[in-house]
Amino acid sequence: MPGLADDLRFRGLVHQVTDPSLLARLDAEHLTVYGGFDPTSDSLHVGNLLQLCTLRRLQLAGHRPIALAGGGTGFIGDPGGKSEERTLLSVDELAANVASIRGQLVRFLDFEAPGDDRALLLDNAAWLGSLGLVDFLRDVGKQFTVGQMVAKESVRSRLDREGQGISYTEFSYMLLQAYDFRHLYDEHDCRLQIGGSDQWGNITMGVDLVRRTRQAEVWGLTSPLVVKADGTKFGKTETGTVWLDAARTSPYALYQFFLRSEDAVVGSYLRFFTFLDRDELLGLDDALRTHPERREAARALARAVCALVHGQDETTRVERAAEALYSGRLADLDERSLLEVLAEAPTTTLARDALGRLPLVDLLVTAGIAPSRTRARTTVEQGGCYLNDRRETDPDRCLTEDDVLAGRYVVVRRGKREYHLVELA
RNA sequence: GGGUCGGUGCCCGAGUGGCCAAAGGGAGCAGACUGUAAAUCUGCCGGUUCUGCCUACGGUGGUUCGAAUCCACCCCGGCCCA
Repeated sequence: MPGLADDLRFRGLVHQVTDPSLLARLDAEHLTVYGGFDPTSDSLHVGNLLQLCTLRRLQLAGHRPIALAGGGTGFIGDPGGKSEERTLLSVDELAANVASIRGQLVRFLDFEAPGDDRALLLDNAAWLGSLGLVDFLRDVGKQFTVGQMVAKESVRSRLDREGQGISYTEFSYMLLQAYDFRHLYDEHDCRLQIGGSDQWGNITMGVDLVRRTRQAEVWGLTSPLVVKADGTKFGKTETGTVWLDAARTSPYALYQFFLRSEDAVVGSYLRFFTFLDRDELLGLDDALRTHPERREAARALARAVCALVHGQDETTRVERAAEALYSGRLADLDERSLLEVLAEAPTTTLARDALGRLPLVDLLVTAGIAPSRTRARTTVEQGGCYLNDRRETDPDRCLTEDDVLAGRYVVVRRGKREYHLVELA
């Protein structure tokens, strides 16, 4: 445990704490800590990464982490961060999501550890589901005034926004989260809740509730919001959310996502999402400063995160593929290497008689590379379409025998890095 | 329940009878420059069998030669009142 506080501070993971004594305490005594996850999907995404890593850090330092799936609160929806009222999910959907997320958490937390640092996975549906409204209002609702609830940033932002409102349901969310904290305190002696800075308001509600109704001191710790260099939300790309589920976001795509991080944020991402030690981090800072074009820091980041999420073997594979794509002549690769390199790329199978009669525009559409023929056409005309790494600017040109690699493959690329493999049956 | 303001393309937001597939901004896509970075610049940015046609301005119906724009009803939201 000693050194944990320093490490958290060095990494810039401490945004706010409910009490300054907490950090010293983290170094001195064993605590049970919880962080919540919204099961609004069946997979976690890179937006959950910081929370996951922080819990892992705490566990590695000897504390017991509790990953709390919000099967019950997910039923309600957290007003924070959301610009509008959330669509409610069904019980079945939520339960299925929680089950699926379970499988991802084991990569970060050790649920088998023998000691008091063994991680727990709980679902608040277990206790919120059977919570009676009247009891809840008497017991919890009574502890808070509407004034302080309305004053919370998460509520304020929704109220201030013209054309938006907040339903009573979402307004109640913070009380449920407070209840969670107290429940975990009662049942598991959980005394710390961590979360993103947007969770501050919810966390302090829990701290207050435990203090008032249990006369006990518990704490909250928030991490800074992870943002991109331009200050916008981290974790979304043009294509959408970057998932931790390999079926949704390929390991290759995940690796590339981190590899392409802006210089301005690599340093902090390395601190947030990797378990490299202080010297390694400072070394990478230095590498970035003196030889940015080598992109050592970004590579280390991509490698570390990919390995954490998908394992070392996948990472090695993915790195080899990236190397081949960005350095080599595709046409020189033999079939095996070609497939290896493009294993992560979307693949489309085409009938062989397409040769000579399938115009580029249609190829792009059938392969799902372009959303419509119009878009396909402009992409090609603007010089954004490549066949086997050679630019093609005639949208009506047809595939020919000469375009075929290794007897049956055509590599179609859109833009700088959007690869697709077309296979002739 | 009453009053009032509003619901426009991925988002924000102009438009208030024809010149509107709809200004402007953002996002996105492509290109140039680079380091698979950032910034900057350029082009594109509903669909299509493309000087046309189809779909689109909350929904339905109506007025009109013609509607995102006018009318009626309905649905949804904000604010104020009860």
